[in-house]
Amino acid sequence: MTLAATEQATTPEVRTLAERVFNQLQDAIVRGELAPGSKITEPGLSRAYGISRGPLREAMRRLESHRLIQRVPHVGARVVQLSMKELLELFDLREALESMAARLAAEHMTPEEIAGLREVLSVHERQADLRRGEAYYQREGDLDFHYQIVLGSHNRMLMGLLCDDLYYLVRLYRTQFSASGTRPQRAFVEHHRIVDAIEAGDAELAELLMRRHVSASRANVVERYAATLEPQDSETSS
Amino acid sequence: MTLAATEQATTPEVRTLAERVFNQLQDAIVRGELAPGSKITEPGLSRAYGISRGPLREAMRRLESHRLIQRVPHVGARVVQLSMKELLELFDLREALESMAARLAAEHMTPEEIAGLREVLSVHERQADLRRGEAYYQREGDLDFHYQIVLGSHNRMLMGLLCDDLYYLVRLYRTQFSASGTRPQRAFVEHHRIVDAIEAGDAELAELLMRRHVSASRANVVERYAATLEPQDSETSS
DNA sequence: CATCATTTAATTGTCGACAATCGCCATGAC
DNA sequence: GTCATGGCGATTGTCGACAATTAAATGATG
Repeated sequence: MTLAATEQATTPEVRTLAERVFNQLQDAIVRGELAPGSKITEPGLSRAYGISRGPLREAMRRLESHRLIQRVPHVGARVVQLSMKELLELFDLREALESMAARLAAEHMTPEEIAGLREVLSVHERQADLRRGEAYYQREGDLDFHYQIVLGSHNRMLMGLLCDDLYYLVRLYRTQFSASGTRPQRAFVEHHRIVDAIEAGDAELAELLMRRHVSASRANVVERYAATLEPQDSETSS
Repeated sequence: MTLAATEQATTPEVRTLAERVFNQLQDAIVRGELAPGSKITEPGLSRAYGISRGPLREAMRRLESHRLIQRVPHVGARVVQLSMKELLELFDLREALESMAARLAAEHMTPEEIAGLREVLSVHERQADLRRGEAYYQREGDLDFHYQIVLGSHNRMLMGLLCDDLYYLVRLYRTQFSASGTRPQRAFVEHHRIVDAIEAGDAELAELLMRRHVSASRANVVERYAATLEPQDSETSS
């Protein structure tokens, strides 16, 4: 019952037990309730969630395919622990894929979808005003923004790759590296510029801006990481 | 035993039943022995392969994560059937990811790996000489070539995405669309040029050449598909 | 004759138990 | 004291059976 406390109505349409426990586990890992690198055992989770090992194994299988846990036959499973190297790899991948998504979005997005995108941005703005400092909502909104653009690409394969395989890891990284205070204002402006390019149908510009946007985000992470390693160089507070 | 006939020593290290039957099923799907779109049932496969439904479900779960089958809760699973739209999406994805792989390969590949790459090309050449017409080996070799470059990128995330998620579909497409006779000579030259760029450490050129290479392959597919749709334009015999 | 409700059969989801394998600890030999 | 070897506990892998859900078949009715 330690972990099962997070059982809420995650999604109204959860047809199967394995699906529900997968959502719960995914949430627990992303939120850091299951420590990175910690070993997870089937009987333990089975008791904790009050289900049999059958659906649990299926849920763990799904977690593994999303790269949230790593399994070794006959040995066990551990919660994934991202290294800085893998995090940067993740950014490189996002740079290639999301710039492609922005290009396709500029070509295929409908006016309604673009309006929805603007709505996301305005929600950002209000939250950024209200909770200046608390970066969590901002970052979640950031993810929503990128998510919407991927959907706007109308490329189902791309959507599957980014939304199913990569964004789980992106969310996980934010807890493991506690990437809180980031460059909100600048990212804000960049988001607006990207939407402008998409609305204008300028695919080439949208691609370029998104590539720069992700690249800048990556550079920011590198900078902050370097500052963490050498705290005598400058203040690491903010 | 109809399907179980393909049971060979796929990999010397198959620790578990689920893993073995996954390999067998994956092979059967890619080779077309399991028709695209056909419904596959757990008791049926369970009897066919002589195993229980437990490991079989795990194997099917893995097939689903690799997008080789599609499952619906409480309904069943079907072998995936690629549409032309999805195939083109797949090419767009490869264009973005493999060009990135080529750039990274030019930056990070070791002399030994480059030598291995040249070896792959020479094997191509011999096979192309021997079996002019039979495009199967050529195409498999083509896949090997791209595979090696992805490995040369030294980006584990990229390797996982391309090798685990996408190349299964690429192989599957070749059987579903029976993409036999292709442009071997031109692809050949392009392969050599790409390796030259990688060996010279010219990342930008390698990226560009790989992007063109995949794009040309995609265009070739589109052309052949259009010819299939309009048979009055030219003979469709071959 | 078409349409709809009901029954029925098959498949999927779930469960508990047994067997195989692995990691750990203690014991003993060198 | 260190290393090898054996046993022991725990965990994973596998199996067969039961319950829940779905899709089709059947029959009744307008």
